[in-house]
Amino acid sequence: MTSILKGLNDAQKAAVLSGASVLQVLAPPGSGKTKTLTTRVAHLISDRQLKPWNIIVCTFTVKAAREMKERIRGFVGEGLEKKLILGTFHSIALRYLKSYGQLIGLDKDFAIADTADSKAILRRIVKKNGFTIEPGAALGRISKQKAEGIDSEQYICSAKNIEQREFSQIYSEYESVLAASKLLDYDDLLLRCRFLLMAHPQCVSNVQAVLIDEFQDTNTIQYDLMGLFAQKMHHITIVGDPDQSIYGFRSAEIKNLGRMKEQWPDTLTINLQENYRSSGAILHAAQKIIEQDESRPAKKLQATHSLGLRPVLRKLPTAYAEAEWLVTEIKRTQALSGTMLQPSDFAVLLRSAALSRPLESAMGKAGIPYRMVGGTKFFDRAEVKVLIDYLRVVDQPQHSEAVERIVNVPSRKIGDATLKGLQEGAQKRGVSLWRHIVDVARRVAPSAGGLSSPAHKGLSQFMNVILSLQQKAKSAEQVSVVDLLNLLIKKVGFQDYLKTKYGEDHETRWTNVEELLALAAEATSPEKLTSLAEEDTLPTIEDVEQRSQLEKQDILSSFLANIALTSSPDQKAEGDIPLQQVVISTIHAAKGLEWPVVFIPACYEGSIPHSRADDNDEERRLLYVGMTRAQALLYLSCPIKNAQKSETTISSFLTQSGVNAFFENHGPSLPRVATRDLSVTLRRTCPSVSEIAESSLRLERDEDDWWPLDGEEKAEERAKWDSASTTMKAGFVSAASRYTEEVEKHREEAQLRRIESRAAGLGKQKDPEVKGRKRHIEGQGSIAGFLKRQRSCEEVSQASRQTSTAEHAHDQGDVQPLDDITNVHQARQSGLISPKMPVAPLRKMRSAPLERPTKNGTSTDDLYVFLSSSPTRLEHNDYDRREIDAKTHPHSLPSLHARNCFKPASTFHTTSMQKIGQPVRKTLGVKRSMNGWANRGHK
DNA sequence: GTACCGAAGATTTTT
DNA sequence: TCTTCGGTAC
Repeated sequence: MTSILKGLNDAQKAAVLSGASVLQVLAPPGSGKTKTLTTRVAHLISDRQLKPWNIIVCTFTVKAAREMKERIRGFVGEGLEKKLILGTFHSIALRYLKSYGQLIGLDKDFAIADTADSKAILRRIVKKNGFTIEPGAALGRISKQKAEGIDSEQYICSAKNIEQREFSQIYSEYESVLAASKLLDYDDLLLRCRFLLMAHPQCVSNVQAVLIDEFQDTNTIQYDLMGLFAQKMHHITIVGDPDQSIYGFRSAEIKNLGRMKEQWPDTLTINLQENYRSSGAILHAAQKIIEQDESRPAKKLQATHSLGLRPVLRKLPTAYAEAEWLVTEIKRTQALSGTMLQPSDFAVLLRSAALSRPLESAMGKAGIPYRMVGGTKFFDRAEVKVLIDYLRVVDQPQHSEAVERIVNVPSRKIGDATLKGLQEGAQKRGVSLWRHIVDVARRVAPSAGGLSSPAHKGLSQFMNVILSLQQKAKSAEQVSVVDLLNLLIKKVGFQDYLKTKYGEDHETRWTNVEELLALAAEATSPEKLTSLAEEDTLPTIEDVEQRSQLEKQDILSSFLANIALTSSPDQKAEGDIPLQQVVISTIHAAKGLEWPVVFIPACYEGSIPHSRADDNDEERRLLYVGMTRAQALLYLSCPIKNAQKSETTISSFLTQSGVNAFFENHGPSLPRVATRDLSVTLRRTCPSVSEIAESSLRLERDEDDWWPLDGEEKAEERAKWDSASTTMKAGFVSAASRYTEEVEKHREEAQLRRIESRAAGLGKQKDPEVKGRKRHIEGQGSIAGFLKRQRSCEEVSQASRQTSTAEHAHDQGDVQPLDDITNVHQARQSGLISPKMPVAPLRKMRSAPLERPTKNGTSTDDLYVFLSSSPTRLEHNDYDRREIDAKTHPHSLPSLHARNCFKPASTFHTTSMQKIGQPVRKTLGVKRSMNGWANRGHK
């Protein structure tokens, strides 16, 4: 009993062990929400003897469901966790409908309409009636009605004005099209399930406990479902956080928390308050943002980590510069942390997926492996979607939307007019589009206005493809989705089609097809099917007839249903090599996750808060959710000009008074003390001085001082872009000219500082927006100083003592003229630097004043290198090298990865993403658009 | 009527 | 970058 409680704090323990029948756990970011919920499940099973198959656990995203399952498996052991009824609301609803749908007259062979289907249906309805509403908007509105439980007939009754009557017509026509195609849309899954459970409570008579994750995201129907699942025992546990409610657009009702208390007055509420994820400084900043919402009840959030480094709010000239800056910051922090940070420790979180473009090209160019989460879904890519649509038609020919999309792909001389004629003909005869096509092709039914002979031929071809696939699907002993796909690809000449349609790009497209094949193979492998059958099967309940699960021909339809409900395939590491990739994700998709370093770019009005959003508070919560994903380092940034080159205004959430005090205006210096602090926050081993030295070797600059702090374009940069000849990263110049530049710079800076320090007086903080030398970063030692100042209340560790030494030395260093710093040996002789101190070991020319020595340095004299002619190249091709090393020394991988990612951009000019990407599954979720940046210069 | 071409416009968030 | 639209050739 005690073993599962290990590592939980008192509040978490109370939540896990609570005997309350209805329990609310309010859990702010990083407070161990999932841990608490999973532990409670384990507790219910092992201590309270509940059977797993009588427990329902609901999540909102597939990812969360997966993670939950993983964690529970760790507790209750392999096998048992599969018996839980665990999944997203939608997938659980689907399970019930598949098993008991017949009780409410639902045919077994329904399929799920995805967004594309719904929009296509609506587009047709709108067009047919000559309405003007946008299909997407209509869908949103319908979804909203459905989420509130208002069906089309109810809506008609309440429709008052013309506009509403118009919409009610669209709504009801939409419903009848769905019915004719035997389709349920996402909302229908929930609605029908609610109907089923209301009418037939015996279906859930076995359920002893219901647990809901992210409860703040439930809509009305989901709330009802929760109650219905638990209608026998009323044993409900929810975890949630009103501050993280970001699905209002999906009709999530924060009010459900209150509603729950009303419905079950003895609801017990437990507040988790301790944050185990983020550093104090990050937490304070996030708190500052969320507190701008005045309607929100004050809430405590206790940091358990030290203060750490202050988050960054950085201004940059353009979205492209922002992307480049972001990449250099990744490289810089990675190097200065001595490879303690791996690519997978970084995440870039976006308000909208479309913002990823500049980032992807910058990362591609810099050779940073990345993975895009969200955005265009794998299954939504044109080439994949076509194949999926074929399968859907094979599985369910009534699916007219799918038929419509593929009937002329590849081109079969069936154009808009022919298609329209066919649709009308089908409607007139009251049969499905597919049925009509078959009859027309066989000349059983007349086609409207006759059919041109090429069109007729094309139609027959199409029919034959589908028919032969159907035949194969039915005849084969064991239906193999892979075989079906292969046959399909062959029959329609899909590879040739891709070649003609996409030209040079066709290889990438084909890789996606191969990916789909691999995916299908995996998803329908015998082992997977067995475990799927096990997981998807609901427990048998006496006296309730259950439809048999997963018959032979159901493999295809369950494969398709899974696709509709997951939208992106499993991301698994291949073998024992973990995915070492920077994650680019939408904030929404990042919910519940955490990373050591988080970037949130494009923090401007119109992006966050989004121009289309109608709830500003939700947008603020979104920013809050994004910020609280960060463990140790958090960067917000804002380009002064967005990707469309129009001026931006920095997000209103970040311009409120007092906010600035929580942010640094440039990336942190990373002296060793800071690195040590990071290692503590991340619970990792602090890298040694020599590790840092080695990893910093190829770093161009070790401070975030390349772009001016006010976001203005650099003068020389502008010039380069104007000439349009440079695609190379600015700053890549010969050692000689670089030297001159640096000398010049240091001279100016040193002089400026002397003047300023005289003018400003001792110790007084200077105005950061100094005119003139924009590039100069104010207060290089400020992080260290900040640490010292803020941590005084905390235990004074060795680290903070060092901080003060470092800071002290730094203050002196700031006014050192260049000559004193460049010639180390001289400085050393003069007694300024002790011979044992690791002054900038192994670094090239520095752009910033030298790091001051620390007392316990251990490096030797040979480590000093001040100017190297050019970035050192590795002897072998990196790719090969990595392959070899990965095989022979799997454990040395981290540093190798890091090294690979730290090569200067120049050596990557001829390297493509394929080479640096992951060994297998190269394309999954990774857009490989490498030319975005290159195109820029030619404009 | 269909295919193809170039130009112009649009791009929230998820199941 | 991807999609849609309008015009033109077959």
